Amino acid sequence: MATEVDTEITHLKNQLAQRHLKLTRQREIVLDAFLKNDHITAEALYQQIAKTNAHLGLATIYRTLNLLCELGIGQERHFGDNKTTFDNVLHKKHHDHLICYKCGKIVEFECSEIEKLQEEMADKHGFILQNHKLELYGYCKDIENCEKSITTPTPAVGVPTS
Amino acid sequence: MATEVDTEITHLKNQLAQRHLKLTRQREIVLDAFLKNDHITAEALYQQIAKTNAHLGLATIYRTLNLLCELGIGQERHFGDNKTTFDNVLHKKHHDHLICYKCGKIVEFECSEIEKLQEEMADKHGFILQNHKLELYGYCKDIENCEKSITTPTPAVGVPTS
DNA sequence: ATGATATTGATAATGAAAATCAAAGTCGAA
DNA sequence: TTCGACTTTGATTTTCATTATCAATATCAT
Repeated sequence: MATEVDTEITHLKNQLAQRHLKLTRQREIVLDAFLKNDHITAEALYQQIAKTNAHLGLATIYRTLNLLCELGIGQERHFGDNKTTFDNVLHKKHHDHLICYKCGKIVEFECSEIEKLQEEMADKHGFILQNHKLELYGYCKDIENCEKSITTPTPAVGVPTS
Repeated sequence: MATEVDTEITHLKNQLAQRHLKLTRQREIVLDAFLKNDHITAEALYQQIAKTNAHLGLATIYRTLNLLCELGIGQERHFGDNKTTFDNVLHKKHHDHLICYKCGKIVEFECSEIEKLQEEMADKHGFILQNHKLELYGYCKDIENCEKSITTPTPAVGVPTS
């Protein structure tokens, strides 16, 4: 069954082999859990994995997440709070984020036109584009379902007092 | 003379007054130094200010930079390394960044078409757009002037071993 | 000028992420 | 399959950027 994950495992295995690194049980577990979560922190992944696989060290989580980033499977994000979140970028196409300052909601979107313009800008400035991060910050129009702050709201940047 | 800075000081003063905050000598000094630098870290700003104004505490730098962000004068950035950099966004129009993985060079650019598409995307997803961050990562085409790594290179995300 | 309130500075505290290192696991070659 | 060189893990400590603390000081509306 788990074809999705198997594909990733194979990919990971190949990537590791290329670099003379080893496929360990821990790396499989972390990859598996990582693929099931979006914008997750190392600590949160640690907690989650701990439920079924006791004693997979936090250090290993950090190491593996960094490894996944180096292999192009994951990407680091900083959404205003002080914790780094990790995001799967391999099988989901380049996707960008909308973040609500008030309730912390994160919506993903894609825009091929923007992607295209990014390529143009990189080219124009003498860069070979490999990757990008686009984050749009603002507020939900639907105030009803927003008001209740989920997380500590990021201080509104560039927003006049009103 | 220093009209540029004076304008900012006035702006800052107004913003502070609105919030019942006070315009202190330290805040003026930090604002002044901040406006003369791009992508600067709190620590670097501290060092720089120390040359002419001894004993302006590091904590004050942090506090003031965070304040400037809240007032919409500055914006935090995370360019791969572990230090937060601060960026002036008030009088320079929204500008985005190209970052070279190898040499760490940062180039600023503007693209009104992208900005426009961003507005559209936000609107489409029920967001009122306030702000954005766009970072393009890649490599300099001009390898000659790139090779020498200035800073610790960020591990290449999403780049296959080649 | 005064006093209520905000700010500073020096330092300690916090906490996310990285470093350490002995013990254990992985995997290619024999 | 076994061996052994090499990598990884886990538990912990360490690092260090950023924040909190709090007494002393500065600001500003009145």
